[in-house]
Amino acid sequence: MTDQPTRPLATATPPYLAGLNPPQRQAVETLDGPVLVLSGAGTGKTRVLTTRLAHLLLTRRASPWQILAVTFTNKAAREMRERVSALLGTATEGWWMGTFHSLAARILRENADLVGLKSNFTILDTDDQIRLLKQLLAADGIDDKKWPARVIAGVIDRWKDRGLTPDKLKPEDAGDVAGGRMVALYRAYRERLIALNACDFGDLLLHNLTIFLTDDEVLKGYQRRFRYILVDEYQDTNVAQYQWLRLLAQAHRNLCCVGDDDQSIYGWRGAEVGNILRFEADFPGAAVVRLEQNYRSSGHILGAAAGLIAQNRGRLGKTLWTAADGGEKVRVRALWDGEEEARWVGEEIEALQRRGIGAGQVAILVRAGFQTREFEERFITLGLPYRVVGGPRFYERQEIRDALAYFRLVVSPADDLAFERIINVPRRGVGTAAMQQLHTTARTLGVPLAEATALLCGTDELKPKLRQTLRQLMTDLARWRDRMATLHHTDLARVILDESGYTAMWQADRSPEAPGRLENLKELVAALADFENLQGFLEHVALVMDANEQAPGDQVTLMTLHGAKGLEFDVVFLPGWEEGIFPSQRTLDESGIAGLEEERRLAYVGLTRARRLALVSHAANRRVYGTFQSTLPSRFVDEMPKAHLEIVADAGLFGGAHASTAPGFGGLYRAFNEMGAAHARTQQGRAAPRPAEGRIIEGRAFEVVQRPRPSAPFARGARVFHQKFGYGTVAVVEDDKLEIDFDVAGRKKVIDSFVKPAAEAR
DNA sequence: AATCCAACGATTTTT
DNA sequence: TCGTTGGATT
Repeated sequence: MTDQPTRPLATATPPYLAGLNPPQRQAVETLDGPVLVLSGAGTGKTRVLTTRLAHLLLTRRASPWQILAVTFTNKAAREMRERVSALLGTATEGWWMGTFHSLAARILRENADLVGLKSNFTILDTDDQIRLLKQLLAADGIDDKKWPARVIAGVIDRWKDRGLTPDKLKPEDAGDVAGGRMVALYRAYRERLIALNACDFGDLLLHNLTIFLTDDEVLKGYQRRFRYILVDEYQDTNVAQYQWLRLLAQAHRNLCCVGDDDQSIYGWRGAEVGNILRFEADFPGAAVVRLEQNYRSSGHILGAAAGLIAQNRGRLGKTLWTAADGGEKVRVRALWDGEEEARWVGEEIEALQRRGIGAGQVAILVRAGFQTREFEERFITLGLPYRVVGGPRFYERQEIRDALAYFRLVVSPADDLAFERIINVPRRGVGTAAMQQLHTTARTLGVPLAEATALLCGTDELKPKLRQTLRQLMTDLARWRDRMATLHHTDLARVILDESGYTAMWQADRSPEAPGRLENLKELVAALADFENLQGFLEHVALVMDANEQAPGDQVTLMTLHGAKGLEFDVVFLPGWEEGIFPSQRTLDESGIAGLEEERRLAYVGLTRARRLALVSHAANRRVYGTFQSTLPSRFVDEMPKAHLEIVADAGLFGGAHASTAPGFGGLYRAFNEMGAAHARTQQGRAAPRPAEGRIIEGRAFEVVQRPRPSAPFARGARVFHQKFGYGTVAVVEDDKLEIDFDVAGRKKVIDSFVKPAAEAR
């Protein structure tokens, strides 16, 4: 930083640069040659990105259409668009700004013929992909029990992530997957996609690479066009994306990549941290700018996060700092079980509200989706408003995909996948047998399914009733197609959904979700208005249709750690920090050290989402798939420097005296771990003992000093439930030991902690 | 073709 | 534990 020449002040600093700190400014103003901007969490990355784009334009280095700005998500692309146009005061028309996939699709539409596609190719989503693979597996006689289509799809996706086309693979590259026929299957799958004039997501990039590598003129054209390239979240790029960028940038090398190796959390879906780690080697002479001043979190939060991430090897290394003061320490709380954890989180949120921190400022970030449930249940009881972010996206919903299939079939009669999807929705009496017949005919004649169906309707090969309904559908399709020319496409969409009987199907449906589905269909039709025609809509829908995110009102946000990347909240709860859950055992098993480091980065992402307060918690007993297991605190708890932590041990597992007199909390945690391990061995698969008043569990460290239950839990005659023995009636009470007459199992002696009051058991 | 039960198996997610 | 899925049954 010191060797940076003082800038001559010949011209006044433009106002849009004035508010930047020196490294930010360097990241904005280093326009030529490769630049890597290492932007730590909360260091103003988006601001740098957008200012850089504006700067390129305002210094007349490039016109909008000469700049390629790439993001991963539509949300990020939209945000970039909005902020650039706000900065410039003009709409961002003509900009090549979008996701890898949407930009690649755009390029592919311009050159589709070079890879055997037509420019109106359809983009298949995961659902279509799986269904197609199922067909291929069946045709190949591969047992889809042993090799489920989604596993096969996963293998193909990972190959595509790495830029591997079938010709780059040897048959043995897949080991015994699909009985050694995996590569052949991959080849067949790609051929089938071409025949269907379709692409899956991975193909968009892969076809681009093929075009760039086989047609030098086309590549040179794009290289000339995109004089400046900007990439967001570079740590998330996969090999194919890296190759794509490198090919586009290799002539002028004006490539600016922004990212944070410490926030790389998508390795499992093909992202290569190596891309960002290798940047300087890949692009010799690259300028590397570190954004290290954090504007988001208080000192203790940053200190805890920094100490944690410092445990990782193989990082480029950044030292986040803040001008803000320490603020509140990261609170670490041990709890008995998940239920108590949820109760505690609820209480804390209510306490925060009394301090004036609204629910909308609070997030609970979990490792996996299922962990939200306990919190939801608790919040419902409390009447605490919350929202769960994640879950099925708008365009993934059944009714939306059905409707889209109708539109697709109207626009492209040869779309077999769309045909198969809607041929019997609503029910038209087309079962497996009829479908078989249609397939056979289509294959023999070498025509699409819709055409084969129309032909069959003209013969007497179909049962009269079936022929009638199919003929009806075929004439309907033809009529809708005709009306494309005259009718406005939103009206046409409505007509299609009504006349096909699709709307009626949901109107007749009595299930509780039916009204919502009709509502979604309305929304879909409304969304059509933003496009010129049905075709234009379909071309974009697969790539850019977002979930209809409800405005985050004054609700607690529940989401996964992955989902939280890029967001921030005043207060962040990080529950479930237990070995096996976080870090996830499965990741550890599958990916070893690399997996552990990615989990650690995930913890880092979680902590750095918090502006004012982060609260980490772990439970000693966790219900996993129905059975309670004793759990150990996550190693990540130990890895946070104690100076930044406040161990809250007043209630629950640790007597206050222990926590305060213990030489160091790490020591206590280790002791806890060892005892917990012993505990785990004895508790496997049994019901969790509930903490009862003053009871001692496995040694003094676990003395329970608080949370006495309001009244003695079990009296003679009480109805209780036992995990193993079922329902029963308490016959004898002696301290913590009970004798219970079980309805089925007879009289047994049990420890009171193994039974629940019957009412609570449901 | 619809419905019912047993078996299964269960991260993280975008496009 | 619980939701999904596929086979079997009607």
